[in-house]
Amino acid sequence: MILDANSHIYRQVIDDICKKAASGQFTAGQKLPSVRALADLYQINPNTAARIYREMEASGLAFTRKGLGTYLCDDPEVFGGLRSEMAAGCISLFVREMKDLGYDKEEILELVKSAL
Amino acid sequence: MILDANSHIYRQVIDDICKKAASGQFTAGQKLPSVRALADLYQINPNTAARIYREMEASGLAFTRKGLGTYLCDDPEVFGGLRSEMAAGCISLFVREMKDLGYDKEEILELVKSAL
Amino acid sequence: MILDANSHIYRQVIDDICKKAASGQFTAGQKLPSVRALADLYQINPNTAARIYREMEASGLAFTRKGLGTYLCDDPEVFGGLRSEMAAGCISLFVREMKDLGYDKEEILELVKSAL
Amino acid sequence: MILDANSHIYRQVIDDICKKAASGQFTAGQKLPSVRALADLYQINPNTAARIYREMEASGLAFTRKGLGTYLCDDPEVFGGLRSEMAAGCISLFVREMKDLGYDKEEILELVKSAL
DNA sequence: GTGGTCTAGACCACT
DNA sequence: GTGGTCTAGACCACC
Repeated sequence: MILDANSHIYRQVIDDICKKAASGQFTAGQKLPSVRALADLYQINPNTAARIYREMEASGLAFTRKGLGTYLCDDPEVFGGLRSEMAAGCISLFVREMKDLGYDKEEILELVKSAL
Repeated sequence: MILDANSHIYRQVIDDICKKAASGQFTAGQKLPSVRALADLYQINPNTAARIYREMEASGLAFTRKGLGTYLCDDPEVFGGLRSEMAAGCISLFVREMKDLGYDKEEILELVKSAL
Repeated sequence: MILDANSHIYRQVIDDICKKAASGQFTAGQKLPSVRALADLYQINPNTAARIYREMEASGLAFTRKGLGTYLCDDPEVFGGLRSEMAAGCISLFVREMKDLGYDKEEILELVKSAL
Repeated sequence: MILDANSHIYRQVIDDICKKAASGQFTAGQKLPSVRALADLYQINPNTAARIYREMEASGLAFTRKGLGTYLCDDPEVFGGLRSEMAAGCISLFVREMKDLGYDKEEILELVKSAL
């Protein structure tokens, strides 16, 4: 089992925003929700929301225009490989968990089929 | 999106122990590892390991025999439906995430197949 | 006149720590005050103190050992040119301000002499 | 070290205006730039410029004639000792900082000379 | 004891 | 309206 010490709120929200960018719900350069709207959207503290944008800016995922708002990075490259990368992580986690619970390949496939 | 406020280390370990009980690796009433062994097993701090048993005891999942150790709850009922329940949660989370990333049913099945 | 939008508390304290490192009061790799001690020392909020170390770590000036404390960067290079650099900034700011107040070279020199 | 909690933009501009009054660039009772001109002069937001005059009026440094503009306080006393006072502050700050950086009297004098 | 995160709410500067 | 900083105090994990 892998303990995830990085599963803090601000990390989870950043991941979610990345997911939205990867899936095309957000497009490169687009305006993100305001700090206060983000806080409302995820039911978190405005301060935590501000930190999310600060970290995204620090890591080049977003940029900020004072008084205007925070925007997703302009460069489409940045979000390019993100989708398949996130999917791969999703799948490997899922398969590992199911095997830990004692399900074999056929059962897993069957259960996924019936869930779709 | 659902923020996982329960993603602390000690919660993750409790979940993992439940998973082991659900999958039959642990059986009702069996002795659990000592606090030290648990700390060693998950590479966590002994303080945190101690807290894990404290919480499990408080929520009725385990009980302690002074000087002997901590044991999983005797009642098989408690861990009865756990396996399929956890699997269902696993699957629905996985499917939701993949759909959020924009994959359709065929793609998901294909990707799971190739991952197995 | 130059407006300094960066003169926030956390910036001022970082500068002060750099000054201490530059002047040899702090040496490369040494332990810094704990977050709480720093808060006490500068009469600031522990949260702000934590941010100071977070920023210093992000910019490579310090590193952190969980449960042990925060330490100045090991590399003496980092604090090498800092002293003369900070002195130059100090002097040019001082001279500019004095000239703005209408003092000429001789007066400035005389005033500095009598202040020493 | 003394943290400068007064380092907001509007405080910095007020200080600069005082410096101009102290150095004789502004004289007691003279008309100050309009809010718009002030914003333009310091490259700040008009809201911030308006606040500057509001604060100066509140602290007796200036007064406003409706429809005419804002004027420096009439009383020459107010700006009397300001020049030498500000110079003294400037110098003592500079000397302290240089000494903190580990420079001795001769070095400081030498550096000031070469900067002039 | 150590640092890190989160919440709550206030003030500042900019559009 | 926008983001940014600061204060206050709580909880978590690690040594």
